[in-house]
Amino acid sequence: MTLAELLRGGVHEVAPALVGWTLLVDGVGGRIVEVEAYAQDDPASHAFGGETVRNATMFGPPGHLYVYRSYGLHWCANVVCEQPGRAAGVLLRALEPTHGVDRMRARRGLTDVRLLCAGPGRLTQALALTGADDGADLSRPPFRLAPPATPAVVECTPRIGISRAAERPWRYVEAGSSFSSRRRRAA
DNA sequence: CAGTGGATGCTCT
DNA sequence: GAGCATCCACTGT
Repeated sequence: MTLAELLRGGVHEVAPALVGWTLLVDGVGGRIVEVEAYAQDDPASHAFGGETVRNATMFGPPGHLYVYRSYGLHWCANVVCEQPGRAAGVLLRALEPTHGVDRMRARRGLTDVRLLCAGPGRLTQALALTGADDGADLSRPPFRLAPPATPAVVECTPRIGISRAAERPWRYVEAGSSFSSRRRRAA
């Protein structure tokens, strides 16, 4: 499957299908193990109230990066999706580090690989993504999005850290991954 | 391990 | 002026 083929679907198809893909920025990154879908007519989405200066990228072409500042300190990155007539996106929440691990360690000031990209703010710090990357085209360098050899096994859970529409099960996690933002609960 | 609170800046009402 | 699509350090078990 190519990136263009992936992006042909709506956000609820793209989000689970994106799990298992490898995301690299300047040769640094890893396997996507956790994402969340933010849909049209979704009270939790930045695009819910219509287009503004901040969310303009979500109303642009699919396959671009929507980056915004979170809680004044962190950056969060989304893949813009095509929803019929409306803006939608997939929040990148966690990667399993595979490429440039030492560069990510240096950027994060950490040695534990499981914590390098385990959360949306951590992921952007490890990949050095900032507001300067808002609107960037993911199909062009320095970005690279490559599909997995075989599709990932994906679990579906409620989204994290939101107060509106929190019950919608639009968080997609690779089953059994130890690199997601929340450790698997003890059995 | 679980729970709490502070840092910090920008957007929208 | 409120409210965040968060993270980390710190507390008490």
